[in-house]
Amino acid sequence: MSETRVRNAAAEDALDAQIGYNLRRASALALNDFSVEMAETSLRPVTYAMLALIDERPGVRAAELCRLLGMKSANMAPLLGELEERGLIARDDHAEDKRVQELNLTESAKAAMPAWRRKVRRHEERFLQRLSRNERATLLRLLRLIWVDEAE
Amino acid sequence: MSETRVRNAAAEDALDAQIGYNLRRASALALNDFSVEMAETSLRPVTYAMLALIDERPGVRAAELCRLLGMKSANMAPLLGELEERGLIARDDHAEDKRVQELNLTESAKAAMPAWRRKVRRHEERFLQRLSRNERATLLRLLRLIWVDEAE
DNA sequence: TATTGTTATACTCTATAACTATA
DNA sequence: TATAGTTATAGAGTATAACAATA
Repeated sequence: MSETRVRNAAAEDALDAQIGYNLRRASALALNDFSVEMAETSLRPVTYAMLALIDERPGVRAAELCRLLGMKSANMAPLLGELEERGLIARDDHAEDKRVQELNLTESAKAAMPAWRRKVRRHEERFLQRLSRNERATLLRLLRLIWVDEAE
Repeated sequence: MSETRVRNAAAEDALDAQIGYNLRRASALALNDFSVEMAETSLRPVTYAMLALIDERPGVRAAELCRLLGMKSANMAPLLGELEERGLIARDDHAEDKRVQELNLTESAKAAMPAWRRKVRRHEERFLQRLSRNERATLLRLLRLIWVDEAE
């Protein structure tokens, strides 16, 4: 059996050589590490992402948040309810279009956000410790080539 | 406001600059594309990964398969049952240790595997179309730096 | 005592469909 | 008709705990 074959599969077809599989494993590890670092905040990756984006785009519409995060509004609704109940966001009525909700962080969430961002930075530092600064920049660029829509 | 800031967050802390977030988005896109390509085979990423590894390591123990795929045996058990019912794998008794199951592909699965691997290659080709050959190799290396245990 | 494998169960994420209100 | 948002529900992935059989 040649070196270019992994048992029964050509090396290029081996599971370990598949980028999709390695994306899933790396993502699972990152998810896990995130929940360890953020446990005390009761924020999950999705809820943190929502807060971070609302922080970066005050007044963003719920539908726009769905689009930006690649979520269905049916799945977003209960999460917005959760964040509102916890006093982290406000759903404000749009002036002209009564269908629209404008999302904003509460003062309490605004105050907490810098510390949460620092925690996330520590989490990234930990699960990326084997990558150099340059490698991290490269990885970021390549990941965005995969999923970011060219049209945007 | 300086160019180095994304609204309220320093650029390095912006959601879009987080590798964990981008891993999750890229992985979700890959998952989605996988299920489109593999729909007619009724194989999901997990079940395909199990078959591919059993193909690459005939006779692998169930516990070893769990370890290699990062799964809990409690979650593996029903999937092995599914694959056995579909006539794709056999769970053979170990000669010396009666607790152990040795996993093998059936003849029918062995015959189908090359076509399934080709379909997965097409899927990878599609969701990675914006990455060059070199970039794909780099991405693979960086992803494995994140999740593959140094001890192995 | 530890390991292999199973069952039961709960939680999160995601997908679809049906719905209300508004444009 | 189309869009914004909600509710209900089902499927898949993953986590823990309790268990039986074997080492």
